[in-house]
Amino acid sequence: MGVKLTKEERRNILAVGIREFADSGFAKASIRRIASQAKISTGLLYKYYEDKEAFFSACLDECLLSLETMLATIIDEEKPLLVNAASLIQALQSYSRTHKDELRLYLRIIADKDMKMSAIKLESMSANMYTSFIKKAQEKGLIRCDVDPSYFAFFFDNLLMMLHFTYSSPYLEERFRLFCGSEALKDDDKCLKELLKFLESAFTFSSAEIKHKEV
Amino acid sequence: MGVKLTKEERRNILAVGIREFADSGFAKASIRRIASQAKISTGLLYKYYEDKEAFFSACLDECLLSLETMLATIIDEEKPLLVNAASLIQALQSYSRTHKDELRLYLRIIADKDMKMSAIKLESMSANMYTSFIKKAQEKGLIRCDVDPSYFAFFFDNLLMMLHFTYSSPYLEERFRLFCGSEALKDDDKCLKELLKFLESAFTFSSAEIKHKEV
Amino acid sequence: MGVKLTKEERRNILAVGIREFADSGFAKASIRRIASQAKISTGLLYKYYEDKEAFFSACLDECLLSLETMLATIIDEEKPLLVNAASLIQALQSYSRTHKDELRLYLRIIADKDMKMSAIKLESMSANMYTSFIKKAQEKGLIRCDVDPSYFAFFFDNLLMMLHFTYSSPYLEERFRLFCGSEALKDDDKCLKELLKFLESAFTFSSAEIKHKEV
Amino acid sequence: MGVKLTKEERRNILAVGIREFADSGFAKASIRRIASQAKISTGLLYKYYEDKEAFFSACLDECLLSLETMLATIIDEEKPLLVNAASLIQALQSYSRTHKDELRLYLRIIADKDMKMSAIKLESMSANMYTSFIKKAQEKGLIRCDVDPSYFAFFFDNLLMMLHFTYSSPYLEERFRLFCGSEALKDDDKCLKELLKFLESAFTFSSAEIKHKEV
DNA sequence: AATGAATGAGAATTCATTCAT
DNA sequence: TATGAATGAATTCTCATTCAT
Repeated sequence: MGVKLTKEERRNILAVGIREFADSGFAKASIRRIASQAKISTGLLYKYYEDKEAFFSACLDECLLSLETMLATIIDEEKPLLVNAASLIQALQSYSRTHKDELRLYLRIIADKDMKMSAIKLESMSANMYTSFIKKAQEKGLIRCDVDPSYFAFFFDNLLMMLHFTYSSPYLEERFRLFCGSEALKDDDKCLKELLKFLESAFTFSSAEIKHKEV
Repeated sequence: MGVKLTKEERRNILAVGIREFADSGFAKASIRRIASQAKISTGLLYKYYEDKEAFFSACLDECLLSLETMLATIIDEEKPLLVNAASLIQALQSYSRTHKDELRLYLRIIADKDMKMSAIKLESMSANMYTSFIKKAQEKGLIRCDVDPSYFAFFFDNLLMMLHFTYSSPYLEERFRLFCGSEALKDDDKCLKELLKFLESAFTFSSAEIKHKEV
Repeated sequence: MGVKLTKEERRNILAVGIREFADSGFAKASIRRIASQAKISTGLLYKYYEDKEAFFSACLDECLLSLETMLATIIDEEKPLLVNAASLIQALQSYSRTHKDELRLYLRIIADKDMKMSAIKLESMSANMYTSFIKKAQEKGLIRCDVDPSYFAFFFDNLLMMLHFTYSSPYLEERFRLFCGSEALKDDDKCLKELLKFLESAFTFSSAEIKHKEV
Repeated sequence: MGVKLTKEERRNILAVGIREFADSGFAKASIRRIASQAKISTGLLYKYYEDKEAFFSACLDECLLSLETMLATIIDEEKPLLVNAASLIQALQSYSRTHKDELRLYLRIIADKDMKMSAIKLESMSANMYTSFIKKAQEKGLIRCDVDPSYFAFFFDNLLMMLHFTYSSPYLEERFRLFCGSEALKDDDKCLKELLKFLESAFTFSSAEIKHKEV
């Protein structure tokens, strides 16, 4: 007693909070339950965080920091888009297994009417990075030139995001099984390969070459 | 449950419920507020629905029915995939404008730990339809053969789903603007065209043709 | 169950509230304790009163109404000031015995930084009445003319008010005993007579008659 | 209790306490806030004062000491009652301006159910002094003889006390304005003169002289 | 069948008080 | 001696749910 919380303890409190918020949503999450699960008193939690809202924000920031850190180590601007995509997908698959709570929390923000702007920082990073990647590839003649790089970056990110969610939401897991078979969730490699194929052709085909085909 | 109430009255109650649940989330939504807005007594609402959960389910079913009805009128199995995709995207764009509440409600169940089985029916329908489409196209030699049709159906549906969500979540709206510019939400046509290009090449390219290219 | 509170029940709740607020002050008074003492649920109390503040206001209004009603029946504008004073003092003495809580509550408002303006209505009534009484008596030559009627009305009311408080505050009761003997509180008649003497000479002496006396 | 703290520090802590208690009342006053404003730790405050109640008592004693000291310097037993009254009223008026907090605190104990015995000492002093004054004046034939000196001392003190409170309670300030005009609080001299007139005649008239008059 | 008054458990939040350092 | 982190009971207030009418 009488010593400030260690970083370890603080982390633990946030982890418990993330789980509770992901499980129950902001409104139903109970600060008392969080405190008791983190083995501290409610009063102490209020020493460190002004109110429920502030604590929620802190949980959110923790999630985003964790995700951001992970992404930052993956991307290598020197390598081609699809190589980065492959790394991203793999990282994402393993990250999803261990950070389900964080990802479900992320999903909740999206469903909220009043968006938490703090979360948007992350997207901004991805948006710029992907778009500039695609532009460079277009300049080198590596991918089709008749597309708007920002839209393709957007679609690319959408696919990654859905993958993310798929690995974290029970509902989307079930949906994945419905589409790709009951073992789909266990075969990360298959998913990786098929998604790479999808992206590869999406990026490289020139619309001129297919204009007379019926698809 | 479900006795003696005209269809009109029932619809009205559900519409009020959908609005409240989408606005406030399950936990914060108030049954008393819903009853009073629907101009019935809380007691009566409990005569028709076991509890809050059951009423929420009924609201959800109403949403899904509405979405399903819309989709069913769009898809024409005789027409090629991309033509259907174009119709779907357009329908989705206009539906999103008028049914934001319903779509946000849909988003919420995805974030939930306990999946609502009723919602999964919808996905099943799409999964089978898209997969069979792609298979047929492969048989006709219209699209690349080295891909698993169910995965491609899955990625295709993922892209549509994200579009759906983008038009209904303030957070994702902002993200869309971040990627594609502040006017992106107003230019449905641009989005339609770019997404079609993305899909078109994703489906038609043969990996054999690119195996020596660096992307 | 299911029928609105009767007036009787409502009165009882307010009486319990008045007691609690008088005993503990606004901040320490407990709504839960009030509800339980009034044998209703806390929720029900909140059905009838928006919040603690609103309930406190209602209690206050009840007190003032009660006091006002009492005063209104006492005062007879046709009779001379001291006759009315005698009646007021007697009424006040007996009222104090049965309404200690209300009077203590009244004392609390006075101690508060943020005055409750609703209480001031009562004073306004007294102020005008007493002042006009004194003016009329001056015109008839019954009382000294070199005084400001509103100040004398004020001092008159101050004396009555202190009497009021003396009968309701344990502290002031003790102080009364200290001044006038341990039996003072039991001899209402003695107090009445002495106060009337005090008032009588206060009002009737002409300063001209004493200007050369040393008092 | 009460060890090792310079008088200066002690005074400061009590002054902070008096302000907080007068502002917020006993229940709402926060010991932590007091400690932090006095720039000591809460733990230390508890070293010197058993609990909140004990600290409140100490604040109260400080107030009373201050009031007592002031009164002691004013009263001169050699001078006549009304001269002392005049001095008292003036001292009180100026004291009220600079010690509002202390006076409001004093008002609070009066409203309390459980009388603080320490406060009663002060009254005892006044009671004896005023009563003996009046007795002496009666013996000298200076004031009417048909009155009980202790009751008249009591009424006299009541008037001073109400003046006291009037200058310290926002509620009573407003009441004063209601009776005597919006500028009443700014004209201390007028109030002094009118109150002296009131007291003067109250004390000097002989009831024998008015027995046939209608007042 | 329909009402809405009534319940009471549970929420967030605040502090007086303790006690390891 | 002095600190202030930690406690946890108590507060106000909100609803889902029940049930007498």
